[in-house]
Amino acid sequence: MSLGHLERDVMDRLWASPAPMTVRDVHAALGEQRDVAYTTVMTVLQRLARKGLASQTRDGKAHLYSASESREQMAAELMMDALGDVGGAQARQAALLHFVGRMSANETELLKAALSGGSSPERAP
Amino acid sequence: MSLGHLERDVMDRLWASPAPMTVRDVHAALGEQRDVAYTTVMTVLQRLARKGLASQTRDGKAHLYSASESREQMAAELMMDALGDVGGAQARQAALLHFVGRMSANETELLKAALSGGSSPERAP
DNA sequence: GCCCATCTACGACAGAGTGTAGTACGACTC
DNA sequence: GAGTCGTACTACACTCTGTCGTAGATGGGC
Repeated sequence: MSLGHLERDVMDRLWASPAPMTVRDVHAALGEQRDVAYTTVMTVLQRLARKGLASQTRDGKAHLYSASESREQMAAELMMDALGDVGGAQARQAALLHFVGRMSANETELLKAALSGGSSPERAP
Repeated sequence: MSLGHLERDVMDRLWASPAPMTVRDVHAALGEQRDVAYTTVMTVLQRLARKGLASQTRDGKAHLYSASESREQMAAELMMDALGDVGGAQARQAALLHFVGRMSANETELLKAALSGGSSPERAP
């Protein structure tokens, strides 16, 4: 699931907000950097909802949008997708070797900590 | 860098072949499952080369195509891209936690082995 | 009750990417 | 010289994305 620039920007706003947002909220938040029409934001939010990336709930007259998954969950999903495209176990091992080979020492430490089952993802910020 | 279905199929043939392939080779290999025109395969190979996913070298009259990167390298790159889109260190940690949380026990073992620096990716199959 | 502001629904259009292929043209074979 | 093989160039339909405009519903204030 690849996102366009505007779609990505909109998802960033949804992820950044602790509470669900109306179209107006997102439009206002985007307005600080982008100059897009209200209806454009609405269309993008509807498309994101149709893709399952955002959830849409009715709140009286307006719709409230929020990200269906956290940014971290979505990243993990994309990572699994990339890994899943590789063939068998040996190829996966090779892909993982390349993966850790590209990571910085810092990230390697983070990964080791994750593997040792330190904290559950749910409690991570 | 997202691939279409046919592009993906063509890359699969390139990855599966130990030697560089001509358009005819790829066309023949695809022909077992897909019925596409020779020129279609040529166009796709040219596009893959333009994207940097395949390398094109002249061999007399014909062109030889091969994958620029192994499937495993490309997967690792995509994984790093997904991880890179996440913000700071804490978010990366959270994403990695989600990532290992989704992996099977088998894959977790593979990843641990990769982290302990067993073998280098270059020597992996 | 009526009007205005606010929302959503639906449609539209351009530009890029992808799948698909035809035609034209050079080079090699016989 | 004609057929074969290969590339280059071009084209067209479809989908996705960015971008809105217009029309219709709805609720609040006068």
